[in-house]
Order: sequence, then C-alpha cells, then structure tokens
Amino acid sequence: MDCSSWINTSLDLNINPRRVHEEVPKEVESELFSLGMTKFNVEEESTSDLEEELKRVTAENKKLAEMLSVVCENYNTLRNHLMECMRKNGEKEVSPTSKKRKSESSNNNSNLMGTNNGNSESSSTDEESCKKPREEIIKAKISRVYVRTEASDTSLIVKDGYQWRKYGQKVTRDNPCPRAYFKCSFAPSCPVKKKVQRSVDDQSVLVATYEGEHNHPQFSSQMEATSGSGRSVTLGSVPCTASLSTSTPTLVTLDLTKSQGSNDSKSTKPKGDSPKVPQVLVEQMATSLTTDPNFRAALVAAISGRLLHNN
DNA sequence: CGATTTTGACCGGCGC
DNA sequence: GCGCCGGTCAAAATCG
Repeated sequence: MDCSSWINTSLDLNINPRRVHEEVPKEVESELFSLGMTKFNVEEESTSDLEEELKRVTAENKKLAEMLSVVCENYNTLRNHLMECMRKNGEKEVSPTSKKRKSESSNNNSNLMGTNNGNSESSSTDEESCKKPREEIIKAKISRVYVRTEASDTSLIVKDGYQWRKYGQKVTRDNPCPRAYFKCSFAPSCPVKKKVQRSVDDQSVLVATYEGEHNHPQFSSQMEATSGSGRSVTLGSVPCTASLSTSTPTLVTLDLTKSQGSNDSKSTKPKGDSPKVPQVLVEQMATSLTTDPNFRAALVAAISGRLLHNN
C-alpha cells in the first residue's frame, strides 16, 4: 500500500481573478492584509455594499463549513479504505515468509519470543491463531513501515531508534529501486532483520519491512545519532504510517525526526488514531494550503482582483 | 586498525 | 532437471 491515497486537502480554488474577488470571504481578505498587504479605499464602500458583502461572506462561510464536513467524511472513508487495503496486504505478505530457509526459521523461532519491538505494536489476532499453525504465527511477526523521505534523499535508511548493519543490497524484479537488507547490530543475539526499498508508486516513500522482534531495549535517538560511524542516521525522513501486516493494521506515526526544522509537533501527531478528525485535518489543510501552488495562485488572483476592483 | 558498507558470488525454494 | 529469483555470505573497499 502506498501513500497515494492520502487525503487531498486542496480546496480546488478558482483562480479566475474576477470570480475570486467576488467570493473571497471577509476573514480571508482581512488575513491577507494582516500579512503585510495594504488595503485600499475600503472606507469608500457604502453601507449597503458592506451589508451585501456580509451576507455573501456568511453564505460563503456556510458553504466552506459544508465543504469541510464533506472533506472530513471523505477523509474517514479513505482512511477506512486504507486500513482495509493494509489488512489485505498483510495477509498477502505472510505467505512468502514461509519460504524462508529452515535453519533461519528455526533460529527465529527460538529467539522471537523476546520483548516487543516498538513497531510491532500488536500480535496476531485470535482469528489467525485459529487458522494457522503456531510456527507460522511466530514467523509472521512482520511489520511494514512507510516513511516519506525527501525526494533528494537517495539513502535507504529508515531511522527507527535501533542500530542496523547492512548486509546486502539487491535489485528485485518488481521494483527497479534496490532493496537493502539490514540486520540488527546485536545479531546474532537479536534476530531482527529489515528490508528497505522505495515504493514503486511513490519513490519518495521508503517501505521498511521488519521481521522479528528485538530482544533488547531500543537505542535512544541521541545514542543512535552519535554511535558508530554515524552513517546510519537519516536526516531526510519524515513521519508516515506504519502497520503490522499480519494483524489489525494499527496505524502508528513514526515520530523519528524531531530534529527537522519544519517538522514540528503538528505534523507528527498520529493521523489515524482518533476518529475525531477536524483538529488534525484542519492542520493538514493549513499545511496543504500554504504549500499548494494553486492556493498561492488564487491568493495572487484575489489580491489583484481586489486591486482592480478598487481601481 | 576496527567497524561498517559495498557488491559479486553463492544458496535454496519454487515454477515450469 | 533447469532456470529464475530473493535472500545471504564474505572478501574487498571505505570510513573515522
């Protein structure tokens, strides 16, 4: 599952200057001017014009509120769909791991009973335990983590608080991007492995597949940043979602990159934990708006339209 | 100089 | 049995 189904918070603003001018809400307009822009000749408008404007703005406000509720509804629908897809994906992922070599799987079986991995936040469901032999359940401790990275970041490193040693890289058939193989630095005492590969659909997304569970505590982020050669520290990754592919696809936010300047607390909040979306959604929309070129164009059009109108 | 990464070779499972 | 393919090994290269 890629992240292409992320909610699109673009409001599809009309950038026609004339129309934009007609529909720019008062509060938006005042905000524009509070950003350092000068308002011309406002006082010259008649009272009736202002009343008319007020009505229009009220209607517009109502319309926007309706749009917001629709967006929230779509968000919930998409989110449910995403979780459903992840669940299906997880079921598909389980079977290939049974191909693992016997020696390795026996090794895993003896070691995987340790403490829980921070990313493997849940265990197999009762339903699965009815369907599958015990051995497969143990092997199924596989979690998949999606991490969005900077487009320019070409490293296959997912910073997750543990220290990893790369032992191989391979170009696979289904994806032109190479897949990197990592073992936990505590191997062989810690049997955890991970595979990292860029998503086929969105190459800015790294897909990290974890196998097994760590039987030792997690490194602190500071320790990780200073330990070893320092080459294993990722700077470009930003939070995304993680799911345990073998059971309930609980969504988790990887809060791994607080060092990133633009990555403040609002963007690291869990996206899927609460069904009460608005707070997160509004923040998402705000981010989307401030980065959306369409919005900027609409802004420019609105300003120029207002100036033309006043002239 | 030790730890880590790179990369080609090798291994084993699977489909035909 | 053979070839393909994903995964792993291990020698060489690189880094601090």
